[in-house]
Amino acid sequence: MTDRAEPVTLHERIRAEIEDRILTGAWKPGHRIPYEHELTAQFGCARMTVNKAIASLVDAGLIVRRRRVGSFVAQPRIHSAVLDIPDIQGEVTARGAAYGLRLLSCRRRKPMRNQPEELKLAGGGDLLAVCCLHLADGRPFALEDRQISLAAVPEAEAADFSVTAPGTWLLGHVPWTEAEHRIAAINADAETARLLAIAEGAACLSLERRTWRGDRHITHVAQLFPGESYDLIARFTPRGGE
Amino acid sequence: MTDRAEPVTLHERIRAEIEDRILTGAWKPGHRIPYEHELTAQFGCARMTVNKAIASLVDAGLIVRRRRVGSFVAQPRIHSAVLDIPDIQGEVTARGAAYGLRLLSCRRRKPMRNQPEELKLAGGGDLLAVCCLHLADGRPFALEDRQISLAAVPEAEAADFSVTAPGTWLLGHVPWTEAEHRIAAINADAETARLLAIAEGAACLSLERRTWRGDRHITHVAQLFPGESYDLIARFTPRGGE
DNA sequence: CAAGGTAATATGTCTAGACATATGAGCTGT
DNA sequence: ACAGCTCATATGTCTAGACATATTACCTTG
Repeated sequence: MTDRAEPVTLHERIRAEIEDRILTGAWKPGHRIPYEHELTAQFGCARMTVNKAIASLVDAGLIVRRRRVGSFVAQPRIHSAVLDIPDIQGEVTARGAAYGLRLLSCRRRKPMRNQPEELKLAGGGDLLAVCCLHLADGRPFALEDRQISLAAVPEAEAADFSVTAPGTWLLGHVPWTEAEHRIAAINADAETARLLAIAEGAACLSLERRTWRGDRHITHVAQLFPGESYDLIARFTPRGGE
Repeated sequence: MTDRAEPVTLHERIRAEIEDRILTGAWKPGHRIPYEHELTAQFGCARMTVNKAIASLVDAGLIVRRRRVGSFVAQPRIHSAVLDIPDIQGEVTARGAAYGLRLLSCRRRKPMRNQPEELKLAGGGDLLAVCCLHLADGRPFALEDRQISLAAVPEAEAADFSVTAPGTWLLGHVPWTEAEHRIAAINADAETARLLAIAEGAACLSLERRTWRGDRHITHVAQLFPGESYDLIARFTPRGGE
């Protein structure tokens, strides 16, 4: 997916090397990366060059720095400043409602051969398919159908999604670098209406999200919200084109 | 709105100064900003410091640089890399359909006193209220209801929105720095259904967007799309939090 | 006049230092 | 124990240069 530009300059190579260790998980959130003077020794360059590399990682939100202490791999952010879709649990509690979760199904399965999208997501391994219903004050808030690539996130199989919603769990465990949303409005069919406890034909907001870490596809989720009870808020600034 | 951090370091002040001239429109898209050596003379600092300031503006997409030639104020981007909502005309033609526009109404009016949002948008001046219908291959594609702040964009009053859609016109004339979207699903009421030529009660995607340039509110638009004919696509990377 | 070579120039990258500043660690005295 | 002080240290910012590179402008030659 993300075909980054080949690093040609020194600070780009340094940045790429550090970024790689973070994205592959070799350096986990909270890990202290080498000090600038260690990196200058390692790469045989001036401190400004290392500084430039790290500064761009700080800019990208992958690193946080503390004077006198060092530079650390950042905790994955719960909500992105770009698109304010925190996980649903956060969204519900932010509205002052009690969050509830009902796990409808959760099973490991093979990707369907005739679905190229699923095969790509699976990346040679199996998928974890999770269906759940999010509740706010006991009433249905969103219906979620998610596939997780076990090749990318093997730890997911051990997680208990009847306690922690898969989205919340993933946000806390896996840093992501890219996401794509597809948003549409649909009329609820009979099954959806029953699960969400709304009238058949009521407008629902459909949100599909695919998430990557580097060029590795992590998860694909389809969420359905009753239209009258949910607004997506997206706030952002224009960014340099790709 | 955007309360930027007060520039304390030199390169932040330089950046802020240049950014200001771009955002106020003093330096229009295409304008060549001073050479680095001119800025070093003006601010009495080293070239690296000026370079850092300009690099961050390049990063933000406000400046493009060409070797041997100079640095120029960037053309406002038609679509942001973050949220792929180009103007509707672009969207329609990208789908291979013929674009059409029907201006339903366009008038100058005072903001309503009991609407604090409108008063803020107007910023002491009047509003231009525009209603129009976007057509794809002659069929209704989106219904748009827009308010433009004439205090922020006085040139808008002279524009002919029966030829160019207000969104397209604004994108080409006004650089923006921040936008907020509110996305929801609603069932079409009788009037909406009639204008969009869909069944009453059909699911529609409602998109409200407010746009700022610096701390100046530019426009507020509410768009309605027939649910089955439109998907919003948002693709992005996580950014440093605010 | 057209093609090709050359010099001028603005940006791109990097260096080896400098001083400032925040902050953890350790020491000290009560 | 505890408050307060000093010191070491990693980052934050900046400098005054260097050489590289892309591109334009100009000049030369056929």
